[in-house]
Parts: sequence; C-alpha cells; structure tokens
Amino acid sequence: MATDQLSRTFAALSDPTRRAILAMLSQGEATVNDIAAPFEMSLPAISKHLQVLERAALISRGRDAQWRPARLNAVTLAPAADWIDGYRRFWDRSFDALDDQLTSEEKGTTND
Amino acid sequence: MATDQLSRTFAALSDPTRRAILAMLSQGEATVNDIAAPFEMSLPAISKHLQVLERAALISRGRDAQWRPARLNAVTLAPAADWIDGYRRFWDRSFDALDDQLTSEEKGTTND
DNA sequence: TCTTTAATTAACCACAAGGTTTATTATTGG
DNA sequence: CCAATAATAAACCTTGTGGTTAATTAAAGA
Repeated sequence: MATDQLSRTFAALSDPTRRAILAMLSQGEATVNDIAAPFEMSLPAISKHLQVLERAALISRGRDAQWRPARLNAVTLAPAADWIDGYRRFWDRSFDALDDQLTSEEKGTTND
Repeated sequence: MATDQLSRTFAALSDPTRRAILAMLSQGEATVNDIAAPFEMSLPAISKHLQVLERAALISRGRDAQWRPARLNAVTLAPAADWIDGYRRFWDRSFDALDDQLTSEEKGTTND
C-alpha cells in the first residue's frame, strides 16, 4: 500500500468490517470486545482491523485498566471528502444549475 | 479485497497513481499511452491500474482502432461521497451552527 | 503481406492483507 | 500470589497488489 495519508485513509475504508467498526464508534467509545461482538470473526482479526484504523488515524485509542477503548477520529475523513468533492461536478446534477448559469453569463459577455 | 461496490471504490482510490489517472481523465478521454506518459512506470503497470479502475466502474473504456480510450465514470464516486458525508457532523464545524440551533430550540421548547 | 503502433497477456517476484489458532502480556481483584 | 479477563503478538496460510520483462494480439497502413 502507498504510504501517503490519503491512500491510507482510502485503504482503511476499503473493508466493510472496518467501515462497520467506524459506524459503531460513531455511537461512542468501545472496547475491543464490544467491537468484536457483532462480527463472526476472531478477536485477533478485529484487533488487526483496529490497528489498520489506528495507523490511518481514523481512530485513536486510550487505556483504562486492561481495556483499550477506541474512539472515532473523524477529522481524518475530511481530506478524503475534499478529494472526492473535487469530482462532484462530474456527476452531481445540483452542479448543472451552476454550469448553466456560467454558460449563460459567458454567452452574454464574451460572445465572439 | 472485499467484493462489494463501496469497498472496490475505496480500494481503487487507495493508490496515488490511480488517483492521478482519474485526475487526468477529468480533463477528457485519453489512451493508455497518453495516460502512461507522465509516470515512470511500464505500460503494463498502467494497464493493470486501468483494469482496477474499470472493475471498480470508475472508468469505462471504448475502442477506436487499436486505441482503447478511457473516460471517467465519476458517478461511481457518489456512494463513497455519501458514505463519508454521514460522518461529516463529527468533524465539520459548519455543522456546529446547526447543532447549536437544534440545542437552543430544544432548550426553549422542552425544558423539563 | 509485412511493418509499425497500441495495448494486453503471461510468467514471475516481493510483499501486504485478512484470516486462523496458539501463546503471551497486562491488569484487576479475590 | 494466583486466577480471571482483555487484548496483542507470533506463526502460519491463502490470496491480492503492484511492479517487472518478454511474448502476444489487434488494427492500420505502406
């Protein structure tokens, strides 16, 4: 995998288990056992997914006795959202109004 | 890699070469040689990246004699953008105004 | 038909991803 | 100290990724 932040972010999001974990954490902090409960998967597998998310800075982890609560660090998603938004005009019809407006203005002022 | 569409989309975006290819294609169609030119990478390597992008439905490809022009299929990005937007309130300060407003209304109307 | 150009396929390599089971570490609490 | 709980580490397996070079297919055109 590439080592830049955006690549790590997208790579971390490319697994449905990890996206589900982020969804859980949007409800609040959770321990590894909490997180693992809904999945038909071993605890070490979940632990590895959490490591991927942590290396991507999508979560951070604390320490409370033998528990390592994980919490969402959603700000890491901002650059990914911004990157995709750079392409929004290529698909989102709500940009057509703006495009039409710009086209009309151009026709009116620079019609040569 | 997981086989669902969202996972394929994020996985395809997790490589900087592929993101650069999408950026090129946002300027218009291009052939494999066109696309490969700026990269210090063999033609087969670029061909493989294009295959990943095509399997993810981020590009589509035509045929013009021995050329296979690729073009951007940005609508595939919409579900990825929507997914990330579901987390925007966890980082975007522009949502704070909305949050504050909702909190104030709640205080004013259901203060028990 | 033969050559040239465009692109993919084949075969290979190194390494990372995602999973397993077993073993260890860390910490609490009787 | 010892047992129980929480979590990670180690070792292993299979498959995919990202790259290479060499060979092959596809089409155009002299």
